[in-house]
Amino acid sequence: MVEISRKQREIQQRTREILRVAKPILIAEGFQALTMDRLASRMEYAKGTIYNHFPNKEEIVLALAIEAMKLRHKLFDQASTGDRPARIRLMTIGVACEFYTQRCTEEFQVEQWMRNANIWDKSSSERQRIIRECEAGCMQVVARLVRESLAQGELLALDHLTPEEMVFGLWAITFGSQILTASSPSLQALGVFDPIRTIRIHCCRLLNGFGWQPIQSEKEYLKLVEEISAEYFPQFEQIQREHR
Amino acid sequence: MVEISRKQREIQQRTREILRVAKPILIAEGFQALTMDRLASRMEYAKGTIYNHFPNKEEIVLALAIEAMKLRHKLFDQASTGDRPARIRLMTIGVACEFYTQRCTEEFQVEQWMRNANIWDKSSSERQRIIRECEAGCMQVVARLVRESLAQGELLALDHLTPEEMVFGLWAITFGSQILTASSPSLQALGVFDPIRTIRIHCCRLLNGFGWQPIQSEKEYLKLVEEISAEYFPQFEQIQREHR
DNA sequence: GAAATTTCTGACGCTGCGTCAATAATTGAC
DNA sequence: GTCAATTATTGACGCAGCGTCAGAAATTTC
Repeated sequence: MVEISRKQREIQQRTREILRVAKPILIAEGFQALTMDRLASRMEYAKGTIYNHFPNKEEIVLALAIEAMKLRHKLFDQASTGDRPARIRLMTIGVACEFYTQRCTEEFQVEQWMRNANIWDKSSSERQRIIRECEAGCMQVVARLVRESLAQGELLALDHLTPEEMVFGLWAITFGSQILTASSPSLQALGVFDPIRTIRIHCCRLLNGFGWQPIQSEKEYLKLVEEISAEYFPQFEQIQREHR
Repeated sequence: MVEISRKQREIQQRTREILRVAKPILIAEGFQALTMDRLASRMEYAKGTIYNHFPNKEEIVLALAIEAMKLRHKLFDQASTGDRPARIRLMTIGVACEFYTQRCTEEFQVEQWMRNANIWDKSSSERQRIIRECEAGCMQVVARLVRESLAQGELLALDHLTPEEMVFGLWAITFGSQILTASSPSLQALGVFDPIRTIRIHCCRLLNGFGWQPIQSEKEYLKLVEEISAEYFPQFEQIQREHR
């Protein structure tokens, strides 16, 4: 049925349109500024129409978050390919993370809102499931590198951890530092002057603590991160552009 | 003026009473269930009276968070004293963190609510300041151990990090893992079976990565954590009791 | 014991969510 | 091309909850 699919395309189109309008409001003014009335009047549609697309405000945030996490996933995928040693590709994922946080600030912010208990709890389990899937997808990209590294002997057997638990530590430290950086306006005042470089160093030391080859020196590590950063930046930007 | 101070004591008393009533609502049913009307009717006071104590709902959460963070600070203080090597005392703070997350679940939850941007932004800068102070206090307890360790030679000079930046990594990894554990209902499904033990191991490896003496083996580390746990548990419980 | 002051009260105005009966647009059978 | 049936859109409405403030009640002061 050509007609039905045209209609459906129109509807999908409008769903995207709603998200396009909602996003800057959420980013610039926060969740409480994102009211259905406001959204409706900006869209030149009635409120009821918006409710045909999303059962509530919260669901709009989750829909935005799904988009955001898909972008994250793509960046991770891009970063994890290639034929360099796994540890180098792992570092590239770290760089992708930094890129995401710093250059895809809107998506990063949306992810923060998504983790808000008020918002999460009011959303449909369907969208929650999709988000968890994205999360698992990102996890798997990294866990695959760990498995590969174990197989290659770059990393010694983790007697006490699953590969996913190995990843969990890295996830926790990057995620934790990003939240703290975002929510603590005065890290400077606490004596933390360069959180990004700090976390780079900690990741290096952590991986060294696991005896992960082939990097030993912190200096070498930091230099490599810079090189990877420069090399991948255009690719990441390309992915970001395509994502629109 | 005895009279004035009696009056003032009564008012302070009621402020505490409001917090006492508000806390279980927030914990059990979340922020949106914490309505001023409900609070007022449970207290058998009118809404206006509550507004004499707190300018808005959000401020109540921050007041609860201040209490929570004071408890955290006390636990950290307790953990950091004694004459064992700094790394052991650092591990004890780690144990205190675990205790806080697991045994002071209400306080831990309140801290989560406090980090909610909606809530934080609507609160007075005065209470925000106090919270940042508590945060800084906790940071300092740990940073002091780092400084001490450097002085003792247990830890080699950190050419590229301030002591606070050294702490930031530990903070990020424990904080990050706690948030992920709390907000990801399906860590299990992701392949993370024992997040607590996982993070213990990561902390050990991280500190080893920094060459922090005197622990080398992971097994020894995990055993020590268990011992410290058992030893400090009663003290922590005592502090928790006194905190009411 | 009465005036002055402080404290308490809850009805009120307002905002914003989500609904649904009424209205408009689209479709497809003839 | 027409019209009944179906589908989509609309915005007024009911409701909940925030924060206010004019007046009532209690307390203090003289």
